[in-house]
Formats: sequence, structure tokens, C-alpha cells
Amino acid sequence: MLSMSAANDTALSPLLHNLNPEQLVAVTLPAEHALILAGAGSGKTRVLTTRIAWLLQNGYVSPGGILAVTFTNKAAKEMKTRLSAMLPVNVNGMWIGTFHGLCNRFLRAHYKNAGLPQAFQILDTQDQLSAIKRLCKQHNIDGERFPPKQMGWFIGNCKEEGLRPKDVVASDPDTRKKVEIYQLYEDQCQREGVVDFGELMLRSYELLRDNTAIREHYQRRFRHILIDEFQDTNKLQYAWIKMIAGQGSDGLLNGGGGSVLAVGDDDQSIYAFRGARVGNMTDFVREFAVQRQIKLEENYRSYSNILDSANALISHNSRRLGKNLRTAQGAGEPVRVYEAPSDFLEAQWMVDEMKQLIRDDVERKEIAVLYRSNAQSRVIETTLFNAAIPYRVYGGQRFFERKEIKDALAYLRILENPNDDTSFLRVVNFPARGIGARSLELLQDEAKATGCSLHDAVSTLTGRPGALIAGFVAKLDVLREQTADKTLKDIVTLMLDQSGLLEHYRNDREGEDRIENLDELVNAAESFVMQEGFGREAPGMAQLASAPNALTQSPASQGLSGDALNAAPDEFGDTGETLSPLQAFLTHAALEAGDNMAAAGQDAIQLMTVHSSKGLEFDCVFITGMEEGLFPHENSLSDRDGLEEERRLAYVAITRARKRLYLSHSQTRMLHGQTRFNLKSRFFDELPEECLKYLTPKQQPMPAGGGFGGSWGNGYATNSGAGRAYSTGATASFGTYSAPQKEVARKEDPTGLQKGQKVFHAKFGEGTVLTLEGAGDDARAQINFPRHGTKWLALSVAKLTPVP
DNA sequence: TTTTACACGGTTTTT
DNA sequence: CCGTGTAAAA
Repeated sequence: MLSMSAANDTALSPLLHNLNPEQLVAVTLPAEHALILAGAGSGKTRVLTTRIAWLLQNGYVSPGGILAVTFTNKAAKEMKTRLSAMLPVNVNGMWIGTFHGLCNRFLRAHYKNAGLPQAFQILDTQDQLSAIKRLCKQHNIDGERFPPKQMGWFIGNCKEEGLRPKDVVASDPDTRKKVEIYQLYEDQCQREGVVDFGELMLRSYELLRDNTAIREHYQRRFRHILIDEFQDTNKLQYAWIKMIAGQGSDGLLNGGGGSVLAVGDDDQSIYAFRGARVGNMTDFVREFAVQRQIKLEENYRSYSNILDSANALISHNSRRLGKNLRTAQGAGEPVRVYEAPSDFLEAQWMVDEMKQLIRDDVERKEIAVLYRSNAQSRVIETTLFNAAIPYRVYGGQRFFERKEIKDALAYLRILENPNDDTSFLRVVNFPARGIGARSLELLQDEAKATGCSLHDAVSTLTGRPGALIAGFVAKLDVLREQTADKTLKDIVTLMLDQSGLLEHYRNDREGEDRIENLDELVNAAESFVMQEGFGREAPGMAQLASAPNALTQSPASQGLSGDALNAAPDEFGDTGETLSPLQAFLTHAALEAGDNMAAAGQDAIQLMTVHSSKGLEFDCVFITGMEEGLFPHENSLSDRDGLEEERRLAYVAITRARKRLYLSHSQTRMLHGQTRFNLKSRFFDELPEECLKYLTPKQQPMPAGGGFGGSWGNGYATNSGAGRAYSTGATASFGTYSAPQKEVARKEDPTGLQKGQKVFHAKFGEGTVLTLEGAGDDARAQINFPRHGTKWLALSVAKLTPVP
């Protein structure tokens, strides 16, 4: 069995059926470091899961020897589901999860070594921000010079770079102050027993780095490490992987670590803005001395007109690892290009087109609208709404992030940890109890002076404010007693009642939705208990140990005695320490903010940003707002890396489509209350003509000497004009999409400038006008200066000379 | 303490 | 245009 070759396996194992040659190679790789370049729609997830199943089935590794890391909970869940469909294995016991989820698991198991309380709570971004705000107020830090948001960003970045306050090189006073705040923040978190997302990663990394026994244990244990979406890893995550794989240039390598299989696609790297480093892919190849790179280029998703367009577009990027998608499917339909006079009419056209598609029996959920920025969804939503077409928007507020849910969670957290000051302050006066800012200031001063938590400082306060806060604390203490041996569901119910949250919203005329959500929280608690099997078996780490024969029916199970599943927790004596259901639930809430889709219509048009479309696919895709300044976004135009990321974004968008792809752009667009004139995106020029079909007459290319890019109707320039057309909703009268654009006499702009015109600026030199905005004194122009990038200039201030 | 007014800023996002 | 957040008034 063990000596069986891959070829024989193919014949015998149904696992390997229907894999193409490259996929088969990837799945059956020997135990060595490897990089898989998996193009869009090339069956990446399938390869990853089949690889794990294959390793397990052939007894090359036990379930405990696998470490599989993803970025999103969704991806982790998908992997688990597919894996358990292939093999009778207890996937919940396996180390398959997100970076943060796995770090959490790791830190819980070794909380003592990590210097954390067993029940540490996790701060999400909101919590982190309010913690920083509180800290700044406490220490009289100028919120103007050091905005809390930026501080959060600064702290997060430091952690991603693996830098503690002492490690940050601060040359200027501003940075020194920031580092000081960073240190204060760290102290505060430590004191309150909370960690933010960055801390989960960094603390895990440091523990591995500094504790030889633990490091070597995990290096021995994880024989196969699989990383999904490798192009999205940041510096710290890569360092973490090196550490756990026993592969590093920092003297901590011992060669005994497992094999790393990195799966990624440099062309789909779209998260540089949040710290992702595509460079990790090349670093990985170098530092791990990777011998095998496998390219998965066979695309099973799209027809070739779509694929060729994507290939042509992305070929304009430099510094690629090099990859070209191909398909066995035919050319398919051409990519349709549409130019609208206004964003509103663009939406109108799109809705008309959708109606036709729906008439042709395309399911609504197979139609997706992609846009670069969220602001664009508004017009589309209203148009769809008016047409009574069901739709759903991705990326709204998520369940555990809603205000009322966060309030409820804060109460629960205080029950668990009375020293959680963030949660304390959040709900001490909500619902209102007559505890004002003044009283809280006194309390905070007292706590600061004594160095204790707000909860512990309460007894020192006197007078009416003191009594009120003491009352609040007493109430919670009673509630803590009451809930001590209750089920999670009962705890939540009791809390909702005793805190007065439910009553508060019952008295609120508009509180119905909130009550509904709070009810949903009770349900969530109940189903969480069911899912995790609390009350029957020991939770958390113990669950891991309770699955020695996970592969019960597998022929390989005989080879699994002395399984790493058992070894891990036992060796460190952590199995006895388990999280209470409430603690586990709170962790779950922080780590999985829940569904971020709007209420699920059964069959609805899908609306989302290009970013959130990654990993999804649809029969028909509309990519809207393909305009200069929007896509590529103006903020990304200044440097080449920015532009290349925009191009990858467009590549991701295009490769979402299976059968039919529409690209549309509009001459005018309402943005920030002003009508903007946009040129069509440069990306159009990078697509192969033979794959395209113009639904509107093609714009004239911009003459080399500057000049004028296309025409726009002045009639759409005013708000009222667009507004009127909008409210009539007279779809029949919008015959614009087949009719050629009216050639409107070009009115001389009062500023004397036109788009595409070359101008001269004393400082920036010669440039081209990209966008004109506003009028009179507010008039601004976006100008691209080849030497200095793209600038926004106020025309009333900047001295510009037109160049012929 | 709650309500109302004005200023400000506005890519992309997961954990 | 439109939501957020802080400052002033009821």
C-alpha cells in the first residue's frame, strides 16, 4: 500500500479520478516543499483537498500530522466539508483553519507559556479602536495629531512586521510618541486579558520562536503543511510558516520540519494594501529550496473569449511568475462592451439586459454585478429595486458586528472576565442608568491610580455616582452567580433579560429588528452548543484528543497508532484545561463575524465588489464602472505597483465569468454629490479586439497629442437632469443603448480646460487632464504628470497653461 | 442627558 | 450625496 505508485493509485483510488496530469502530479507529490501556481478556475481547492485525502488514505500521514491554512473561515469550512466527503475522517479534530483560528487554538493550548490568561478574549477591529480611544483619553493624547484610527493601523502594521514597541526604530518625535502609545496599548491589553487579531499571530510566532520544546514538538508533528492563497500571506504569516516548518535563515531551522505545499496565484494578488506580499512566493522558492513548481493552467470555468481577454490583460503586468490559462471549451460568446452616458443609464441598460437573460432562463443567482468600490452599488440597487428584481449585496454589516449584538456580547464578556474594561465601558450606561461621562472619568482615574480594573475600582467611589455604578456591578455579579451552572442558551437569555437590553428595544419604536437579532443570538448560542458538542464531550483541545481513531473505516487506520493527535495535547498537559461553552462562544463570535450577505433571497442577482468576488464564479458577469479614476482607481495610479494591482483586480473580475461577460463604463458618474466625467478605462485597450463586441459605437482612441477622449452629453451633467430621468422610471423611453451617442456641440468649459488636454504646470511640468470636477471656485482637475504622478489641482489656485 | 447642528471625508477587507 | 463623529443647545 505504502509503496504504491501514483499511477497505480489512479487505477485503484476513486480519489484521483478525473484529475488532469498537472493536478495529479500536484496531488501525489512526494514529501517535499513545493509551489503550486494555480490559475483562476483551475481546480485549486480540489487539488488541495484531494492531496490531503490522498496522503491520509495511503497512510503517509495521520490526521494529526496535517496543517492546512486558509485565509477565510469560508475556505476552511469548504475544505473540511469536501475532505469529509472523501474520507470518513473527523475534520474538526484536524488542524485545518484560518491563520487566526489556528493561532487561537495554539495559544489556548499553551496559554501559560504565551503569558495569557486561559480565557483571553479577542478584540475585533471595532473593539481595538475603542480600546485605543479610551487609552488616548486616559493619557491625554492629542487625538488630532494621533487619530485613533491611524494608531490602530500603526499598531497592526508593527505587529505584521513582527515588531514590538521596543523593536520599532523611531527617529522622529512623532514616531516616538506613536511607539509610546503602542506600548501603552500593549500594557492595557495584557492587563485586561485581551488580544487583537495581530496579537494572535505575533504571539504565536514568538512562542514558537522562543520556546524550543514547543517549536520542535510542532515541527515534528506537522509532516504536511498546506497553505492556501499563498500570495495573500503577509510578512508575519510567512515567518510563522517558516518557524512551524523548521525552515528559516535565523538559526532556528532544524531540518526536521514538515513539507510545505504553497498554493497560490500571483496574478490574483489583490490585497497588497493590507499587507499581503506576493514576494513571499519567490522568497518561498528560494528559502525552502523548492524543487518543484507546478502550474495549473487548465481552466474549467470559462470560454476562451473570456479567458483570452483575461490573459491579454494580465500580460501587461511585469514581474509575473508567468502563467497562461487555457480551456478545452470553445470560444463562446464575445465579451460585450457597453458605453453609457451616465451611471444611471448604465444601470438601466444593465437591468434591461438582465431581464432578457432571466427571460432566457438564466437563474438570477448566476448573474453577478461587480464594481470597484461600494459607492457604486447604490444606483444599481435602486434601479434593480424599481424593476422589482430580487438582489443581494455582499459585504454589508455582519451578524456579530451589529451594535445590539456587540452590546450583548459585551455583557457576556464581563460575566466571563470582570476586568474587561472595554466591554465594561461599552455597556455600563447602556441601557441608560444615569451613569455619565463625569462619573466614569472619576472611576477611570481611580482605576489608573490603583492600577486595577474599572470593576475593582468601583468600591472606592462615593456618593450618588458611586452608588449607581456599584449597582450596575452588583447586578452583574448577581447575574454571574445565577448563570454559573446554566446552559449557554440560558445564560444568553438570562443576560438579555437582566441587562435590560431586550426591554430597552421593546420600548423603542424602531427596535423590532434589533430584538429579532437578539433572538437570533439565542439561536446562535443554542446551535453553537449543538455543533460543537458541548455538554457531551469535553470541548476545545480535548476534542482533539478524543478522536484517536478518526479514520475508523479507512484501511490506513491501522497505521495510525501513537497518532500525533494524542501526542500533542498530552505532552504539554493541556488537555485538562477546557474552555467553558461561553468562552468558546465568545471566541467564535470574534473569529467568525458571521455571514456578511444581506438577507438571502432564494434566487437573486448578486452584487459585490471585485474584491469580494474572488473565489466565486457565475454564468453571467457584469463589470461596471470601467473608467479611469475608478477602475483603475485614481488612488492607485501614482505608482506602478498600484496600477498593476488594479490590473490584477480586473483580471480577477474577468475570470469570474463562465459564459457571458459584460464590461461597461459611463461618461458621467455621480460621486460625492458631484457629477464627474470619466474616460473609459485604459484596460479596454489591453483586451484583444477579436474577443470583444461593442454594443455601443466604439470610442475614438485618444489622439497622441492629447485632445479629446470620446464625447459626452452635456445634458447629463446636472443633478436635476439625472434625477428626473431617474424618478420617472420610464424604462421604455431609454432607447439609448442601441442608439448612437448624440454628438453634442462641444461647449467651451468656463475654466478653459478639457479632458485629455495637455497643460503645463510650473512645478510638475507637462501633464494631461484626466478629470474635471466642480465649477467656479471649486473647480478641480485631475492631471497626470508623467514625472510626478497624478495630482488633483484646484483650478482657482493652480497656474496652468494650456499646451497646444 | 438627550437632541440637533455642522464639519469632515469618502478604494478595496479578513481575522 | 450621505453617513459618521464631535460640539453646542435644549
